[in-house]
Amino acid sequence: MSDPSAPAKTQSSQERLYFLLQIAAHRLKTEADAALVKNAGLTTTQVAVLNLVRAKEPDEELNQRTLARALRQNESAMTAMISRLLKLNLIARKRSKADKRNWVLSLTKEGEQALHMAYDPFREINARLDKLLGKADVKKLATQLEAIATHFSEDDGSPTR
Amino acid sequence: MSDPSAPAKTQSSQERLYFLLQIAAHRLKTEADAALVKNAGLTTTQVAVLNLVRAKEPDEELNQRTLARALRQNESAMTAMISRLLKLNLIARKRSKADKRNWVLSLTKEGEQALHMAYDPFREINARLDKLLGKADVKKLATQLEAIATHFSEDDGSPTR
DNA sequence: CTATATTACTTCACTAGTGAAGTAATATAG
DNA sequence: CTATATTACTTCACTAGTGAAGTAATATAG
Repeated sequence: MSDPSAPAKTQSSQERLYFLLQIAAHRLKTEADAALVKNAGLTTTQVAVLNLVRAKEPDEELNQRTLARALRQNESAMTAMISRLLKLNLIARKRSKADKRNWVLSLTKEGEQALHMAYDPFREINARLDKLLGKADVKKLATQLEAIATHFSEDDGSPTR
Repeated sequence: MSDPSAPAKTQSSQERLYFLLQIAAHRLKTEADAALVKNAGLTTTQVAVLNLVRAKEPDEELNQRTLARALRQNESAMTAMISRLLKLNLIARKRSKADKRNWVLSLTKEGEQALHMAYDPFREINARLDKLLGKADVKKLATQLEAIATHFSEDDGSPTR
């Protein structure tokens, strides 16, 4: 107020992309969650986890830390998430023989079934996005979002490993 | 497994854009929150709310419902958010004279100050996004995200009002 | 081999959201 | 004007995340 050149409106537009991304992600998540809970009794976050567990090689020992990294989350988030999935009987886990600190995760039959019922709602959401933005733009958008996720992570493209 | 034509990989890529958007939004939020809490003692969500309260016309009576709609959130989220901001003394509210159901929200001096300290971290994040994607792409991305937020809202472009 | 560091996971206090059900205050219909 | 509907907000139980601090199990250094 004391500075007549204060770029109040410019400032807000400077912050726009960030908030736009948050709001878009939030709305999409809320709508997808509602559809998914109705159709498959799952949330989108649970689907993300189940998908990763399902995607592993049969002999692969998938543990919580790997999962947390794939989802760019803290390990404590996995402790909570997995405990909810265990309670819902969608996932099973046993201690690794090779390293007793690791939990080895796998899908239960119920988990597999629930995941199957989740495909249709996701396809519908994706169809809406395709229609809204166009196939080409969706592809580009995917690349850009991937770049953002990588750039804004600690364990990103760092030369570790 | 029983269907040899089952498009397992296609399916995941069908779901990709959704998860990519969630992960990108989440990483960006986590990084921005950490920087902001350190510099201004605020979270990005709190900044979003304070910004809207600040942006109102001086004589405008901004209430929680309007705020909730602008952020595409449930009103109960505002009840919780506002009560945290009140406790932090960043915001003040009084009952509207015109309609005793409404709370009239305004920034405190502390709120104004905290908001100011939040500008730099946001500018930095935005600069990183600009550099990563390029100015032109950022602009297009903003338009696309806005379209997504509008499309995936109940009170979107409906002919009400 | 031992002391020490690292890894995989957990617990805790906290923020931030949803949706259903409820309470006053105001608007609207007959 | 009254009964009824709507509006603005609240409360509750729940999901989903963070980051700090802690505990075993394993790896590594001297």
